[in-house]
Amino acid sequence: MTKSSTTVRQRIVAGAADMISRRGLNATSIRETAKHARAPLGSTYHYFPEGKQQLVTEAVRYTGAWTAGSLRKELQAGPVAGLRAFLALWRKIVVDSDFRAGCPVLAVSVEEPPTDEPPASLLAAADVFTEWENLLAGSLREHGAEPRQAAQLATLIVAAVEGTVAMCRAKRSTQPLDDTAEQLQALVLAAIEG
Amino acid sequence: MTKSSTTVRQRIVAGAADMISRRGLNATSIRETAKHARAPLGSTYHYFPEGKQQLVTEAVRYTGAWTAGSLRKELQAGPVAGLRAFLALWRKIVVDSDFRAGCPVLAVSVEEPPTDEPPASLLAAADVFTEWENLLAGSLREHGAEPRQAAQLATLIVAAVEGTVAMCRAKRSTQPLDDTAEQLQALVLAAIEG
DNA sequence: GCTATGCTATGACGATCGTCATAGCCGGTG
DNA sequence: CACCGGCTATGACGATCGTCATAGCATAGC
Repeated sequence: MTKSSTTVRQRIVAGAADMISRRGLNATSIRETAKHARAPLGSTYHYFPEGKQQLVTEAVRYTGAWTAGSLRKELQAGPVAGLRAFLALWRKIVVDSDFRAGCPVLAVSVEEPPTDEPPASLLAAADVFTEWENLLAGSLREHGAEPRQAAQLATLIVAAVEGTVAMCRAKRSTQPLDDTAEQLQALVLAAIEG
Repeated sequence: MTKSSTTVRQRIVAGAADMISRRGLNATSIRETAKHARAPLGSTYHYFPEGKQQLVTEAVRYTGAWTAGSLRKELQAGPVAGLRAFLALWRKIVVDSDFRAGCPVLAVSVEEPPTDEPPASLLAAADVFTEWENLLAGSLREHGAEPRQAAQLATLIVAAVEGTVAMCRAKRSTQPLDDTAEQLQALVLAAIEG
């Protein structure tokens, strides 16, 4: 495995995550992800032998890990700073894309395959959500929040942000994000002071 | 227009909303919506001459109106009762479908078409979200909440519920919904008492 | 220089998609 | 009874999908 091949692989994964965040899972084709990464179609099945399912799963995990890393770093300055960074991160994605992009993890979560068992990509999405919640809940506990309150508030934050990003896209406005930002910030402040 | 034809039309719209809430927008084909409603494929383009776009838009509005009607009724018993009914409504959909169904309005909001201008279905989704927010905000104001606080909290509620439903699907658990329910209920109580 | 290995290039397969055209049925009107 | 308009039935169209097979290239080790 040469160094450039690793780059091509990462470009495909990152591009797939971006395309899924814009058009959704089913409207993102293997052909277009390859074209977007300037890679031949055949290479896709060289790097991802298990096909689209594998690529989607890696795209979800890639987004999850990248966001978790940013969140972990910003949480070092406290829960409020972490929340603000988390909100700013998604706000930038929505604004920079002119309300065309959202969260690929959410997109994967709302499109179910016809199979009975949940696919690997959906399990990855659940793991990503849980990881984000755990980071937030841990920081809240470290700053004095009750464990139960910390866990519930962390879930509310992740859910609200995901939902708000989708609402911003539909409304073509950042107003929902600004509204929930203010509400969530007050909540976090109350939780770590009570 | 006979009476039975209206019923067929409504069956197609309601079925499309259900399928979109499960598989997403792009994985819901006109053929399968027709089959699901036991209607011939040709009839679909008789009832919806503008094609899939029209059917999807009507499915979004159908879900929005149905939910708004339920919400309006339950809000007569106050904001807390309305919130609980709103949460119970989505909880029932998630549980009854064995974590396979979610909100079709959210599904439409996260799948963008390749066109420049937002399609009618996305505008309908934005209207639905706004309608739900207005209902909640109005009830909050009537019970003593500050107008600004009422509007922000209403946005948070809608966004959190939409996000939480998606998280419940991914995690195959109602835990997120129960967590946010408790948090939101406390918030509403504080808003109408402060 | 030769060969093995990793990646590219190309094209095909069956399936399904949205859309549309056209012909037939069927009940109510005159 | 004839007729006509709403609805059904059927089949086709071009396009695109995921997937795969195979042949070509290029580079690194011997």
